[in-house]
Amino acid sequence: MEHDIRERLDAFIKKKGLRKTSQRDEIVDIIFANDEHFTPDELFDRLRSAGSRASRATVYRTLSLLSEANLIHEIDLGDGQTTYDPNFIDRPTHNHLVCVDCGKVVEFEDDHLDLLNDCVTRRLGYRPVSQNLRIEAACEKLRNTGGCPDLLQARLNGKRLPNRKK
Amino acid sequence: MEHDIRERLDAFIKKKGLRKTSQRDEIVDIIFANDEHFTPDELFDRLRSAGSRASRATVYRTLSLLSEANLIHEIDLGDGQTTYDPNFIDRPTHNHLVCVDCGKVVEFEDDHLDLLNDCVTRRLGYRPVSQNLRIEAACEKLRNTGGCPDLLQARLNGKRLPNRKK
DNA sequence: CTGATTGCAAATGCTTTGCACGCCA
DNA sequence: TGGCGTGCAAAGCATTTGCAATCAG
Repeated sequence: MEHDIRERLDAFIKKKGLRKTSQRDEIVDIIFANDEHFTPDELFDRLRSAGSRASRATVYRTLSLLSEANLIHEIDLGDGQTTYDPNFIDRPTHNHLVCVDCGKVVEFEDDHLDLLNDCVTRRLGYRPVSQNLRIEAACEKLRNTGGCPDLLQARLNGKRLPNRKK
Repeated sequence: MEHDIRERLDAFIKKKGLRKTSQRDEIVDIIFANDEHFTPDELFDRLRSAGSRASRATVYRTLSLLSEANLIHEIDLGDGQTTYDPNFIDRPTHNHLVCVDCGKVVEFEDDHLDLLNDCVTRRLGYRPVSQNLRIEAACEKLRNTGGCPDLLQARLNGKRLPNRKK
């Protein structure tokens, strides 16, 4: 799988007349080492931890490149940060639900939703290109316990919560 | 209607122990003078044109206030700008479709979509709070003419188009 | 009076860019 | 060798904030 991604990147690079570099490889490897969303800054930290010397500028430039190549997607989690999602290769139409209390992100797919979006778009006289749905919601347990179970954990991690201002 | 909005603002201000000011009134008046989306900067320009002396800082502070009061909503049009929408009072669950060619924004409502979002959310074990859907699409005419009919107009207006980098 | 609000300018935070050097093809 | 890619530091931009003055209740 990761191998497949390297191939896709190489193909894109070749098609555009660009060049293969160690920084680009390192960045792709780190991104797809797991399926976590990330901000440019978080990615930069992961790179440093992994021993890569790639600069912030290169991180930003490479993220643009990978977006263009459709290997990652920019997503809007409502927290004012540019966040990237590496999971669109496996699930091209997935959406995101964000817990309003702890900021936990749940990915989900729904064929009915995809179909309905398609219909709505056509009815408006347009041809669908892409859809971006973010649901903000509170977990059921909140009603009983008065707090999202992941809330404390989120605070410890210093996560930015939705609805909080930049 | 506009009168109604002033009342809502006053109620919110009273409830929070805040104060009524001429700047806040001016800003609300300009925002709801039409139903257009706007960025903080565009709003600032409109204020200046209308003779208001409110500062940028006050514009930002008031936009936060109005968001909190639910009189306007921040929306994501995919162009990296913070955009505000004054139309959620009339249509609390509307969504946005953005033309990928000219950036034209179409607002639409769909009960099926709302219902489905609600179902999906509950199935995941959450209680719905809000939904944010943006559809990117190309108008049908594009296939024939090779260009969105509003494209030229958009370029003339210096609009930022979706997919274009900040 | 008292504290909320404003305007200004400085500070912030994220992202992009200019440039000289280095490296891939 | 040509020119794309990189790192660095500086520049850009949108937004926030500290502070003293002002104003509403």
